[in-house]
Amino acid sequence: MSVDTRPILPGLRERGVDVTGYTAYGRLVYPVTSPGARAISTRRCAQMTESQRGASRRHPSNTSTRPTIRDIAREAGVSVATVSRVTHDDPRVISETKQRVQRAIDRLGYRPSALGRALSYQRTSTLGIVLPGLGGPYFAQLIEGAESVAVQRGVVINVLGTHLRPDAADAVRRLAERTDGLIIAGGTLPDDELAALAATGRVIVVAGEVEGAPTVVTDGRRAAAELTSHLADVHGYRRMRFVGEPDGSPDTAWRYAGFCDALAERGLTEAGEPLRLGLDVRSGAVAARLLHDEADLPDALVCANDELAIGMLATLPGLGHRIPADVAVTGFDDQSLAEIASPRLTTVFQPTAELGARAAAGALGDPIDDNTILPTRLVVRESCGCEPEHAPN
Amino acid sequence: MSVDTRPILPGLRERGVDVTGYTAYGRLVYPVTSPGARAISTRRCAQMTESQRGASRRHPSNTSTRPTIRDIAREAGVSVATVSRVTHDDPRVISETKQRVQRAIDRLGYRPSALGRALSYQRTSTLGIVLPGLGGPYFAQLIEGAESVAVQRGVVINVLGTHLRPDAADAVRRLAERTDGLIIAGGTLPDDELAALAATGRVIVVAGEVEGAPTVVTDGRRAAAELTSHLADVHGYRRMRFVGEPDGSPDTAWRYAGFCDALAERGLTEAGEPLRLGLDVRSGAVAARLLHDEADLPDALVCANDELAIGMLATLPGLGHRIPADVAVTGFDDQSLAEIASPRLTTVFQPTAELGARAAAGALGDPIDDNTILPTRLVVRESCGCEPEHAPN
DNA sequence: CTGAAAGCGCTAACAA
DNA sequence: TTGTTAGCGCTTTCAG
Repeated sequence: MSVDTRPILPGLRERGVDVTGYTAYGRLVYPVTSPGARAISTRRCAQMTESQRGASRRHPSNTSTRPTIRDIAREAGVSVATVSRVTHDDPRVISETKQRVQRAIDRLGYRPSALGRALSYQRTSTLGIVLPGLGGPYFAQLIEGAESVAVQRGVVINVLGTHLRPDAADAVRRLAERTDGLIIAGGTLPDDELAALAATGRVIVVAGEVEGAPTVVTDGRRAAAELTSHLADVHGYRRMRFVGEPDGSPDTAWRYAGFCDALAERGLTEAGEPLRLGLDVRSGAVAARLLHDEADLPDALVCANDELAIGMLATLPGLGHRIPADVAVTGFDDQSLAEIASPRLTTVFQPTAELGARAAAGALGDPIDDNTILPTRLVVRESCGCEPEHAPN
Repeated sequence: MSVDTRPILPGLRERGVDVTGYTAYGRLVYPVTSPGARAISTRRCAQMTESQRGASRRHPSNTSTRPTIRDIAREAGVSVATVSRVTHDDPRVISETKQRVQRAIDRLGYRPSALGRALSYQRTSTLGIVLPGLGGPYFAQLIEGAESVAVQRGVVINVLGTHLRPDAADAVRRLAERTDGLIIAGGTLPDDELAALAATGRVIVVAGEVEGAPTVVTDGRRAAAELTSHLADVHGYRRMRFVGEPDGSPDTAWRYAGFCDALAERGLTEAGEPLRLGLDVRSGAVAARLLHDEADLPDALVCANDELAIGMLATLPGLGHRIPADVAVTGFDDQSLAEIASPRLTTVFQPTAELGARAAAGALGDPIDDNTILPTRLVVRESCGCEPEHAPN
């Protein structure tokens, strides 16, 4: 029961890598190959005396192999074909034998191997989802939407976060092999890799674009322009700045483009370069500190998503800047948090789960348009400077 | 290019379910079976005239079947065994034939089927991770840690979020079937299901406990007690409240227990019931509003994790409560965000990625103790009321 | 109504 | 050095 302090993760901290930190969208946080990595377990092994080996403290590896269809057949005194029929509720098998087989199944605790089935069916009943990272509500919702259609089809979902993997493209290819369809989020793979993959099979791209595969998106550009227009026309803000990395993902690129559109339309210029950071709460907080240090806050900050905006809400006030009195802040996506934080967040609603659901249906073989565009909606609340509609706070 | 507004997600919104909202830890957000679910695609199909069917706008389903080892063998004029040897870099095959085979492989774009291999090897080279939800940095880090050892072993990771699935236990069983090992987070499965699964094979439980499987944890109870003691002894807070659902996960339960320990030790009582909410930023914001409405803030809020604390930071100031002047707030986990938000968060460091790495190694067959306890560390910053050590802000 | 057998893609003895 | 063949667990004709 003593506390174990020996790290198995190869000295990330020592190398200046922030092990604690999580980057939702962009950076790689661990080394590809590390010679020291296996060391601990082998060393630990070597240290053990023969008597300790396999002793009580070590957990026994369960070697009991699962029963196969043949075991059941033998046990029930029937052929494997009959067992297979029983597991498929085939009406042809007479109820007497069915009973017998079922009992054998229960007794031995048999469950058909997914692997065997997949090989035979030539279908894995698995849907792959490729995302940049796994943090944050946006991707969680996307997955949720996909799950909702997957469960109905008896399909399981495999999620792959590419930014957790140095060998992203290869990992995706391997995933593709194990799945019947693939949903790939924009910004996960280089364009050429994406295109190659798209050509290869049943893939749907969400929040991105590619030649050769259907896409499911929202018109972030238009929406961002609308949002920015509100800031300019209703509130008269002139000095606005974008928070997010336009080169990081198509979604962010579109939103930035819309932001620029609205400015240009009014002869305005950006109050500064985009704050090129990730898409997580942390990046919002970092941006807030950066801005604070610059000591020249713009009128309004247009964040690439709600999480960035939340990061600002959790940082700017503590630094002495009131929102929206000193600086307006807007988000994007309308996560449920947006209407709960204070001030409530002005943002753009986007049917994220629906994106996932559509993509899933398409990836699973439903007919789907080459380019599905889902609607967005400007959601004006208080963080832009508008009055609370009613209600206390 | 017209915007498509027909929902495929079965009228969640209409039924009062918040489609936008994401619950990281606890609630189920979509229906199990919904009769209307398939409707849209079939309807859409039916609406189409014969001429539209398969027309330009619809994406062609790629039917080109991948080449198998036999195709390569034929193409190269060798046996499948030789092809297999080439794909395994078997030194026995003479370089001349190797070349020939390799050319065939390249020409046909052959990649060995993971399925076929798995069946033959009796090993899937896949590690399963079962988590409650996929949002938030904590789980992302856990996965990251696991990935770091997985990549080194050429193993892919399969993540399953149980709270996205109504049929959690079954989904886990299915996952177990497709993987060589399983990491299961505490709070994902009912105890009995967990125990049953633990008995079945190679599973490691992280941040939880179970009879029959090794666990990897931190001593959250001790850490929480230490944190709470700091609040009481250094700052003299008397009225403290816990934010989090102790029944939601073992981790939270431990932390709550430690909180209570420290109070009891000093003859203090809780300033109120725990605020039983989820573990995400949103829940923190909700808690903040709840507290604000109660109009009687405690001295200090001990949050079950950093995300809850961040939710408070993003809400309380806007509601007129200064942190820590009016109320102290502490987190747990020491996500990187904690030292960036303002005020900087007092919290407890926990080697989350390391937890994942250890668990992964164990699940993949490395010898592992029945109970691995990783160290934590109290991280005192400003949100508890301590002075900033140095540095501006 | 049930069984035998071929086959899904691959690996690994065992032979040659 | 290469080929033949028997599985791995399951499904599915085709006979009976």
